[in-house]
Amino acid sequence: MCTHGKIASVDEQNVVGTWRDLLAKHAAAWCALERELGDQHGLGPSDFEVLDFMVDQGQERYRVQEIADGAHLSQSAVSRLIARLERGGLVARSMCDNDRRGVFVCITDEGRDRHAAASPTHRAVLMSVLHGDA
Amino acid sequence: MCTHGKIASVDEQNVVGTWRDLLAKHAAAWCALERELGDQHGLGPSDFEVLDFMVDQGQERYRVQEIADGAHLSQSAVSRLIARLERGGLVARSMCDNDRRGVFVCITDEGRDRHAAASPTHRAVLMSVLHGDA
DNA sequence: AAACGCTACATGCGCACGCATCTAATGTGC
DNA sequence: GCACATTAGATGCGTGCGCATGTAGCGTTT
Repeated sequence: MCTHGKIASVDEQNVVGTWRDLLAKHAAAWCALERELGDQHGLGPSDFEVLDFMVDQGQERYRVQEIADGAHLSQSAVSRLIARLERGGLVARSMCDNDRRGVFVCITDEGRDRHAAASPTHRAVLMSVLHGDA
Repeated sequence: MCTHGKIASVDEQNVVGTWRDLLAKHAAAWCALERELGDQHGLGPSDFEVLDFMVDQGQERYRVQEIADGAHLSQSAVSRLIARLERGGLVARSMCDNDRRGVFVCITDEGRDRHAAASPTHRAVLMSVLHGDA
């Protein structure tokens, strides 16, 4: 019914449903990633996300804000996250000489290794979680 | 290439892409909801989610665990969230006499009003965020 | 070059969350 | 009825996050 008039209202209905579905999947997957990545590789989902972003982009160095945009995190969150990863030896911070305010972040070999090790787990979890639906 | 052999590997590729997309949408929408619902109605996304769940289900009373499942939150998170909402007069907790461990949670009229007021904002935000893509 | 604003990152702070645990109440076996 | 496991919800605790702010370096204007 109601095919006359604004069809947009139908969309409005569906957007909420879409959102609910998105929320459910996100919660399930995030929670599962937290568990599996944490237990098996000592990484949080955000940690992996940042490492994955760096590997995926293939650059040598990244600015903090670049990572923040890529990983859907605030600048401050990335600042601390990078500090944590650096403490764990997975990334390294280095000053850039032309702009001494800035910081270049690079993955270390150990970081690449950890990412490579965690990546199959990541895919497996997503496969199992995002395929139990319609 | 590689159409022979396991086709499942193609899926594995896409799952990660799907997940990235889901993450991006989730982050954008969640962040926008946080801002709009917070500023305009004094509600966090989780607050709204819980109220929305209660209104949507149409029951009189809810157990805490029921809400936790419906809102993708831990039991402890819901316990505190309900306490906050109760302080704000949006829900009420009442003992159930047959099982004195349990707690029944009900929305108040004020809670329904706030939900009704926030609901258009909620839909509007989702409309604008979840429609800026392919 | 001194003063001003701007930018990049770090940090203080408060908050919501999950995990583990606590408390109280309900069963269950004897 | 009395121990014991179980369940519902509250709470201690640690953590990661965003917002606001701090700090240091850059750029511009004069």
